[in-house]
Amino acid sequence: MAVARTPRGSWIAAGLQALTSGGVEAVRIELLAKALGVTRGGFYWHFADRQALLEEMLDAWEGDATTAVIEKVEAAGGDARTRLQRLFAVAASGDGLLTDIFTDFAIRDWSRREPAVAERLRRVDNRRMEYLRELFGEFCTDPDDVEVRCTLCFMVWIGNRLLDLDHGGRSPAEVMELIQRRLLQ
Amino acid sequence: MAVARTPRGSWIAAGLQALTSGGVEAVRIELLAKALGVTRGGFYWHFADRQALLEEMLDAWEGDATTAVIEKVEAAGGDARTRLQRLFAVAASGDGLLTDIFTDFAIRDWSRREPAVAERLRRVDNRRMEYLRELFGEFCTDPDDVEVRCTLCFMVWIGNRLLDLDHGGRSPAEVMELIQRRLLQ
DNA sequence: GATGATCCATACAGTGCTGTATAGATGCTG
DNA sequence: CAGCATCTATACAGCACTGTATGGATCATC
Repeated sequence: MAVARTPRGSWIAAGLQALTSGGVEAVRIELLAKALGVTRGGFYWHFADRQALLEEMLDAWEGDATTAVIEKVEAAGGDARTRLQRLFAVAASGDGLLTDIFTDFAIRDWSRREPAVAERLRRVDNRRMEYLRELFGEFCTDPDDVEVRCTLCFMVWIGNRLLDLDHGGRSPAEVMELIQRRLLQ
Repeated sequence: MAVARTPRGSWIAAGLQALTSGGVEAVRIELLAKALGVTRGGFYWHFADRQALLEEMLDAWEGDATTAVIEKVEAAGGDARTRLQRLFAVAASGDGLLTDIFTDFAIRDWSRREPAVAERLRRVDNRRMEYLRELFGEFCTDPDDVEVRCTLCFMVWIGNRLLDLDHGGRSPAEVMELIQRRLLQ
C-alpha cells in the first residue's frame, strides 16, 4: 500500500474547515486544493464529484458531533450537576474539539436548504437532547420540568455562541453563570 | 416623473427574498432579474454593483427588523406580562412580518463572515434586548433576574425556530407554553 | 407631440469555478 | 527492478455569473 500523500481525509478535513468558516458555498474544490498545496488532480481520484465530498463531510461530522462533547463531559465523571457544569464550561470555551459549534452553525444554515442535511442534524440534535434528559433526569422528578430545562439548556448552548449581546455592564461569562445557576438549581 | 416599472424597491425586496431562502450567496442579480421577469439591464441603472444592493438590503432590514416585532406587540397594549405573552405568540407564528425570523437567520449567518454585517446585527439585537429589559423590568425587581430572563427569552425566541427538537411526545407548542410559564412566573 | 427621466434588452469580455481526459510521478511490494 | 496502486499536473470544454456599453422603449409633463 502506497503512502497517501493527500488522502481522502485531507480533503474532508479541508472541506469541513471551509464549511465552518465560509458556509457550504465556500467548499470549492479549487480552493481546497490550493489550501492543501496541490491541484484538483487528485480530488477526482478520491471523489466522484463535489456532492460526494459534501456527503462524506456530513458523515464525518455526524460521527464526531454526536459523541465529541458527550465524551469530553463524561470523561471526568461526577454526578449529574457536576457533569452539566462541565458541559456548560465546554460549551463556553468550545476548544479541543475537531468540529466545533461553528461547524454546527454552518450545517444548521445549510440544513435550511437541504432536507437531507436537516434530517441528519435532527438526528444529532435529538441524541444530544437525550443526553441532556439523562443528566437532568437524575435530579429532577417532574418530566415536564426536565423537558423545559433540557430545551432551555440546548437553546442557551446554541445562543451563547450565536449571539453577541450586551448585558449592561455584565460580562457574557457572568450572565452565563447566572443562567447556569438558574437552570441547575 | 415616470412610473417606476421595476424600481429600486423591487430589487431590494427580491434580494431579501433570495437572502431569506438561500443565504447571501443566493443573491444573484441574474436570478433576481429572472424572478422579476426582466433582464439585468435595469439593475445597473439603480445600483452600482451587487455590493450596493446588499448594502441597501441591510438598510431596509435594519429599519424593519428593529421595530416590526415591537410595534406588533405594542399595538394591542396591556401590561408587561400580556405583552410578553403576545411576543411569544408572534415569535411562534412568525407571520405577518415583511422580514421574518428566517431573514434574521440568513443575516446571522452572513454576519459570521462580514464584520460590517455583524455590527448591524449587534445593534438590532441590542435594541431588542433593551425592549425585553423594559418589559421584564416592569415586574422583576432584581436586575440580575431581569438580565437572565431577557437573555433566556431572546435565546428561546431564536432557538424555537432554529431548532427542530423532539420532546418525547410533547408538541413544540406545549413545551413553549411550559417555557413561557417559567420565564414569566 | 416633443422632451427628458426612467427603465429594459442585448451583446461582449472577463472570472472562477466544474467535471473529464490524459499523461505522468511516486513509492510500496513481490 | 518490475509492476501496480496511489496520487498529481495540465489541458480542455462548459457553465453561471459579473460588470460595461450601447441603443432603444415607455411614460409623465409641458
